[in-house]
Amino acid sequence: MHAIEGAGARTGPPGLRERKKRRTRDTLIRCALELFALQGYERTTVDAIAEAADVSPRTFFRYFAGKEEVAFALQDSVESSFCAALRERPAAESPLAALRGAVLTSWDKLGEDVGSIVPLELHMRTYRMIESTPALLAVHLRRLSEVEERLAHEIARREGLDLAADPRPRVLLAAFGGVMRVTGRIWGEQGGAGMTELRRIITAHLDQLGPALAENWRT
Amino acid sequence: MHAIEGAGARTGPPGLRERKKRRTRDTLIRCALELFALQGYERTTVDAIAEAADVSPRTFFRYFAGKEEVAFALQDSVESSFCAALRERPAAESPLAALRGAVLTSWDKLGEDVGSIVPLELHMRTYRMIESTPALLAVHLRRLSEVEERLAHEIARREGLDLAADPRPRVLLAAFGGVMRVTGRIWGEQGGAGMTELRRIITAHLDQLGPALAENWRT
DNA sequence: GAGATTATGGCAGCGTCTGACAATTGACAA
DNA sequence: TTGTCAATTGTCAGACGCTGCCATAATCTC
Repeated sequence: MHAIEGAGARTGPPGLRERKKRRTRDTLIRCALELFALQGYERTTVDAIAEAADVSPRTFFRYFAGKEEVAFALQDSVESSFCAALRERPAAESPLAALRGAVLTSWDKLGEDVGSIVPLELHMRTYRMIESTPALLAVHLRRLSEVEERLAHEIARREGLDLAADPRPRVLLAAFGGVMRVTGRIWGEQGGAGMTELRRIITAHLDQLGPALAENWRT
Repeated sequence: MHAIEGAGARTGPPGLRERKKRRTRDTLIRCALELFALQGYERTTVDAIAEAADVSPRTFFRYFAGKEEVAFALQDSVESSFCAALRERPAAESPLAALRGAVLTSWDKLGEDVGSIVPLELHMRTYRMIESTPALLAVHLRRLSEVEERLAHEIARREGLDLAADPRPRVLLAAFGGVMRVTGRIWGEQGGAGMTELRRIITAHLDQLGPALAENWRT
């Protein structure tokens, strides 16, 4: 099998081979993100990343499908933790309230998954880099739309609805995802703001979802 | 100047050179879209497009910044016609109603701009190709977010608001754009449906925007 | 028609990414 | 310990996207 594989259920000690692979992968991620932050995404070649991680360029492509993928390696953790947080929301909450709660709590536990591989500050720098690099922003938006689809399924499940018949879950996630995108963009634009500021922007924008759809804005 | 240039105000007869450039550009677009439809986007090389259009590969890149750009050449017309339609909506309409009206009317006048370069059926095939090709879908979403930003400015202007202070225009466009995306995806998935079906999906989903944000979905 | 502009073609080269093959390394059993 | 098998890795060659540079050919201006 290849370098990426799901950890089987009956794995006692990971074994030397597994540990080495994991270490190589983490090293590649760290070297890549550091180089990206240092000299930008486009001006960092795969050869440079491979050299910094002390592997051949060919090996890089055995761990990541492309240069883009390594930039999003940590976003994977963030997204799956968001999905997990939604599943754990109490069933009594309304769909929108559940989403709102999930995003706020998942931000809190973010440091645990990410911090073990890369300093948190570097991760946030990477996020701003994604937002400001056209090629990466495009991929980011596509990934977000995939997350939206997963979340729409979860909302439909919570409410006992059929996604094919009822458009509300997808419409809700379209609106919610849109707010998340705008939030991320505004947050990224204002330099090195921290988590607290991000929570403030998110809640403020979510609160405006209803008013924005109202007929008359002059009240 | 390069091949692409804004038509100056005082151009009487376009001149042979201008006509030739326009023809080359249209030919490149037509050849590219036909090849894309025939054998897919990724398996169509720039060399093949250039050969079909009877120009050198080097010339192709003088008309388009990349292979992606030619795939979106016609989307440009669609988007700008949408923006123009919004500007022409009566000021009395609510923001959401104006957006809804603009998208519906701009679909109607779509055939005029596009049809002169490429058969409308090919254009719709191209749209479905964009939706189903990951690399193109990513770029498509980024372009949509740029359109959203332009439309948010227009809405803010209509309502006499300051975009930096009032988040409602961006929130509205985030929700509206999200619905447009979901609509396009669903429409693309169900094969060769026509314009009528597309209008039906759009209006049905827009009507669900309010209900989707409601507290209780079981009514 | 002469000269200035501009589009085009050809070429060399960089960077991303892939397939094929050989060499190395870890896993496991005799 | 040693031999065997499988997995990981490095090397090489090459396709493809894209760009800079310069010479050529077409068009425009006078």
